[in-house]
Amino acid sequence: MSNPVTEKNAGPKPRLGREERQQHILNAALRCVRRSGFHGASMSDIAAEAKMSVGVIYRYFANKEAIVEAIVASDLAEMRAMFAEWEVVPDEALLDTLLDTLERAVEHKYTRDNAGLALEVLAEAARNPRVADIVERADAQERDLGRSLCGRISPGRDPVLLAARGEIISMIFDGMMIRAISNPEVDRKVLLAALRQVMAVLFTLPDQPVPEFT
Amino acid sequence: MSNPVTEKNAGPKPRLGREERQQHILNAALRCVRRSGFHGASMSDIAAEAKMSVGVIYRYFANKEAIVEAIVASDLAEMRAMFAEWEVVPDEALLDTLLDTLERAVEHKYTRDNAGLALEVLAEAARNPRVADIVERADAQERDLGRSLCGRISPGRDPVLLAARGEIISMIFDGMMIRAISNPEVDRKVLLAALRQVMAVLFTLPDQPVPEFT
Amino acid sequence: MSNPVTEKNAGPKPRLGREERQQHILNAALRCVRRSGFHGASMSDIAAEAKMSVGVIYRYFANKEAIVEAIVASDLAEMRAMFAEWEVVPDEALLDTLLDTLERAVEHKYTRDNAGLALEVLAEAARNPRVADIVERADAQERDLGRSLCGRISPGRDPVLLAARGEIISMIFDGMMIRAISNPEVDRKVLLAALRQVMAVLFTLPDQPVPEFT
Amino acid sequence: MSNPVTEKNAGPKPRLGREERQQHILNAALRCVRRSGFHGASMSDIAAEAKMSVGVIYRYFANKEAIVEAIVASDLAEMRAMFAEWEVVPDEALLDTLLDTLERAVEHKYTRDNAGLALEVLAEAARNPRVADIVERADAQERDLGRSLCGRISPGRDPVLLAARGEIISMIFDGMMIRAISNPEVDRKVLLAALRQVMAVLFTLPDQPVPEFT
DNA sequence: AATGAATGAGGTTTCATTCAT
DNA sequence: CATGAATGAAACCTCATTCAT
Repeated sequence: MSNPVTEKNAGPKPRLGREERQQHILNAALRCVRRSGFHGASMSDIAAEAKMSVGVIYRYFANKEAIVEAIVASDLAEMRAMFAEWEVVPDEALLDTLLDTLERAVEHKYTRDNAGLALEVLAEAARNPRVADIVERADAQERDLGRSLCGRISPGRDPVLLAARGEIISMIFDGMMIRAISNPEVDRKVLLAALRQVMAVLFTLPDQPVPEFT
Repeated sequence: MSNPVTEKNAGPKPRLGREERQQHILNAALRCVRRSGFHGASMSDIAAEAKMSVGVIYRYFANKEAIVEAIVASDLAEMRAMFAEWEVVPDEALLDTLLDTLERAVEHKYTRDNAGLALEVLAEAARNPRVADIVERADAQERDLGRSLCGRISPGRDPVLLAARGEIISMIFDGMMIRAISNPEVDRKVLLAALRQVMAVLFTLPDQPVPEFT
Repeated sequence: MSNPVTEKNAGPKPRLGREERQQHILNAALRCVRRSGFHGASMSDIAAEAKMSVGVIYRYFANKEAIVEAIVASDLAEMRAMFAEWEVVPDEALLDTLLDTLERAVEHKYTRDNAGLALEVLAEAARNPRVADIVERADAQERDLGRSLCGRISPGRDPVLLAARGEIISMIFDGMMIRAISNPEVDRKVLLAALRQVMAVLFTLPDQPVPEFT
Repeated sequence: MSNPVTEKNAGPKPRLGREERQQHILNAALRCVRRSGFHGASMSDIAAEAKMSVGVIYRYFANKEAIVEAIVASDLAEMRAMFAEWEVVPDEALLDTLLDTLERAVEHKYTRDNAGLALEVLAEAARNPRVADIVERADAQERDLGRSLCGRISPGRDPVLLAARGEIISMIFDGMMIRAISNPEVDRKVLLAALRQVMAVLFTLPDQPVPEFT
């Protein structure tokens, strides 16, 4: 019943390890912040959501800033998780899988609370160097994953141009969150179809820019 | 020189007109918001930045919300100004002009201060219905302008698909601001070239999605 | 056209004398205070109501406290004015006149704004000695008028008992204002009839308390 | 002695119960309000008077309005308590008891602090609808009690006229508080005697208004 | 003399953080 | 170790009063 490894003696109840506890708090905080934003989510809210006392949260996080940073990191990790799924898809199914994933992406990014949280994180990153650092590192990781993915889809192409193409694809995915705020009533069905077409083109466009547009 | 007829009493000294004063406060507020975000910028901060007392700000803005809304509106107006320039470009030069404009767009959106403010505005819009309203209205106007522009570039196409295509183009432009935060060190030269190519394709892609991706 | 007595030279426009000006401000203040109470009526409100600038008010009243005191005095003066009217009524018509006046009194005291103002004055008097002094002096004057009135209605009665009877009549009139707040929906027609009967009795009750109630 | 079953965690120390704490704050607020009125009593004043920090008050009352309402309610409850005592008095002793109660009433209402607070409450009720509601409800209850009392003293009389008579009696009692402020030096001995006589008459006056005054 | 823009203290309220139990 | 009551700084906003024009 108890965990004999972490438990030295018959001490009462570190029922959950430190990590689990942190994660539990983080999840509660994440729900609060998604609901009300960083400033709207008070420590009391988070404590209530986690069904804990305020005080105990301070045993796991130095202060609210630390929670914010953890949320930022975890929100970004969520994105990376998607990439990870693709690692196991066989090469020939990759393009199709990726296009199918578009639907999930649209659904996720067009959810107001998700977009709101991400934008809040990014706005914070624009002025808080520590948050900026977290965001930039996470994005660098995502780009690495993206590069290896692109290498599998169409090998042997100019990595510089591929990186640029990747940036543009990222713009589209990131831009969705802004569109979700600016134009929430858009017809997602039609949008999805158009996105499928455009994405397919972006992945198959020849390396060399067509001469007349350079 | 004074007009004793229309001048009822000893007209005092609005040394600066009401508009100038409002603008002065708005500029101060803008600097504060860029520095600390909407929530981080306190009325005292703004007053100090404007070298005024707190109270006087309330003679020019009903409350902080009004300042926020004014900042939001002014930031969005800046965007729309760009579209307006295009209205006077002759039809045949339009596509080229548009592609050339990409350079200015990239320069503008990849400026951290601009991107940061815009993201702050959008994050606020995600939680604050009144700000959301302003943002949505502004975007609706931009879409109208975009539609008329597209109609001039390639007339007679399915308006529904055109709208979807426009959304994707908006994603790219909006997404730039997020990329500016997530990956500020990107090589803008290469990026610009790639964007030119992709944009050209987006504007010339046939209406009907390529069959195999539908 | 101009008043050569108060006007030393051809100075421009003390259109109204100091007293008139004070009165004008006081009337405006009275309206504001009746509407919103002492704390609810700001100096700006009063200035706007008087169609004057804030600054000029301070030439006629040292501060808001002074206006409050003037209002208190003027509100009490209004009461005394009613008594003054009765001075000219012939003796034999006095009782009837008095009873008829009941209707006006009920109407006035059951007007919420009037009652509210008076109660605010009295509450203020309960803790502000200067206001208390004004109120007590005014009441002393009213009692004097009342005494002389009673002497005319039923002469030759014990002045001590008469004073007590007068106090009770005052309680009824003053109490109306409290009833106006506590039970504003009362049927005033029926109430008036009952008041008439009771007042008549109060004025005609024999001096000596009926033995069994002493 | 502690119950480890119902006691989930290390139950901390509410050294004073929630009720006691609320009462403590209420008492402090009461002293402040008596001293400076509802508007004059600031939350800081109350906190200082209660020897607490400002913040803690908000754990016991939602806002200042709630404190005001609690004071109002408690002041009115005190009044109603008097009526309740009479419920147990046997019918035949009722009139005498009531007349004897006059002495206590005079003593209570002529105490400046009591009168001041009641007037403050009423003045507030004149402007603040929620306070007005509390006051009106309390008065409605008092009238109910009064009605049943009157029914016991003199049964079978016209309830409409009885209500009107009751209003007048209320005016006298309520009016005392105003007299306490306007004429605090009155001879209470003589006043009490006169009140006894008048009250007795009011309770025994025939239903039909005397013809000549109708 | 009159104006009304400016001041800034002070009001109510919130909330991150601490600490006695 | 957990608790959550207490703290108090700081946020937004109002308004009596002053004073340059």
